[in-house]
Amino acid sequence: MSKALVWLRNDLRLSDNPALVAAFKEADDVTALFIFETDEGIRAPGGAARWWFNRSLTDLSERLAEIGVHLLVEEGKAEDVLRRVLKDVGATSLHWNRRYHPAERALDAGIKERLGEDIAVESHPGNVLVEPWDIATGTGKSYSVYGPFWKNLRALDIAEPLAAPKGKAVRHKKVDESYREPKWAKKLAPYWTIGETAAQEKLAAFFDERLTDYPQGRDFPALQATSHLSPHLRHGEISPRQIWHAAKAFAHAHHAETERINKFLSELAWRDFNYHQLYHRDDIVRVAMHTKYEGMKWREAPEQLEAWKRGRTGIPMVDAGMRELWETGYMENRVRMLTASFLCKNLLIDWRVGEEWFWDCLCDGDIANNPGNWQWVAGSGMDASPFFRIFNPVTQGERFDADGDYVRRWVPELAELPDKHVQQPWAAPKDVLAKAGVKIGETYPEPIVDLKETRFRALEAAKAL
DNA sequence: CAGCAGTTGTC
DNA sequence: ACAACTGCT
Repeated sequence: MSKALVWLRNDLRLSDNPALVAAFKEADDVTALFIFETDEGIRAPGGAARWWFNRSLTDLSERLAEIGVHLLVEEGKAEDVLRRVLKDVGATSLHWNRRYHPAERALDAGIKERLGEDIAVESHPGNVLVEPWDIATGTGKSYSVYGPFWKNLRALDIAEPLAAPKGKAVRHKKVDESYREPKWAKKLAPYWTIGETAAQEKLAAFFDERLTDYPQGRDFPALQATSHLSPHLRHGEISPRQIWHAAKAFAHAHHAETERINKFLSELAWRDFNYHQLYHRDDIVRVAMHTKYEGMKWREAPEQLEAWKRGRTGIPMVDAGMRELWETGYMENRVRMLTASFLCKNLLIDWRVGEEWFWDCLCDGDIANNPGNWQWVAGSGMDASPFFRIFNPVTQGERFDADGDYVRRWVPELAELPDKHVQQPWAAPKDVLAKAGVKIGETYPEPIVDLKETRFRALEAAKAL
């Protein structure tokens, strides 16, 4: 009886899981393994993601048992754990779906080479729409501009998702949840339903209920018009190909929605674009893609950084976003841009510092998207926003949260202020503040920086590059 | 080689 | 205007 092992990483699903399908094709007995990796250079998931992993693995182990697969959860150096489990299980083949960070690729390649001397080791494509080396410019180079990348990608035949394998149920063994998750992450629970089934339901609900508002609504954080699929994607509870083909099918059935679907898919393609950069550039988590940004004179400002993290900057939109992040493990794109811009430009703090905070707090903290988007905001990314494009969080608030619903939801101490003043309470007349029960500097902080001055300072710093 | 386009802004 | 780029076909 042949036995196969599937090493799961960011692909916690039964359907459209090429590694799982390959293992079923080749063996009568399949075991799955998740490793909380301690290898040097492998970026450990952030706190919120660890919390998510724990719950997702619990769900996954029950579902895998239904098709005859035991899920083991271990902690340690990947190769050590794999060798031990392969021996315990008696597996003669090993399968995984590829990952793309330089350190991950190096580790996986080494394991493949060494274990491959004794058993069959096979890697599969399953976590991006197109493998990063399968899409290139006319001259065979990797893309650094999103537009042409998208133009090329959208015309490709994206592989159809695979069905979940079928098997005879085995008794479910409870997952070992011994690996760490931070205490604070418990508070995320009310906001999320975790697992493959929930992800599929959320996708369907997005098309049915939110798509109409999506292209414009995605900029208005109070509307919650986005799909909120990102944490599911990050853990692979749903695959990008599944999203792609479900969206195509929906557009086929509802022709009037084609344009909105295409907008949605172009956002999904940004994920592939970021993976394209992750694969082709130096470590985008640590290294500015436009290397001149390595010369930027970033400030050290621990108190201001702390105020940013805690949502105590005195700028309502920034504080609302940072508090939503801390409370729910999520922010919508517009708010991510404006809070990130505030850190990199108004506070002139290194994007890596902000990236790390998001990495820890976001349920969707993704190895390509998070650094890719931070670099985009900072100006150092491929196809990034020019550095002089500096968000004004007050203007952004007035444009995208005009009636202050979003600010009121997350900064309740400003809830009683009239719409007109909720985005810049420090400028409100005294009697208005008194009536709303707001005391600047007491019930709500004074702005920690002057937006105009710090905008100018950022422009000067960029000119010096 | 020429032409064209380029996510998200602000004053 | 910022600042006239560059990437891509």
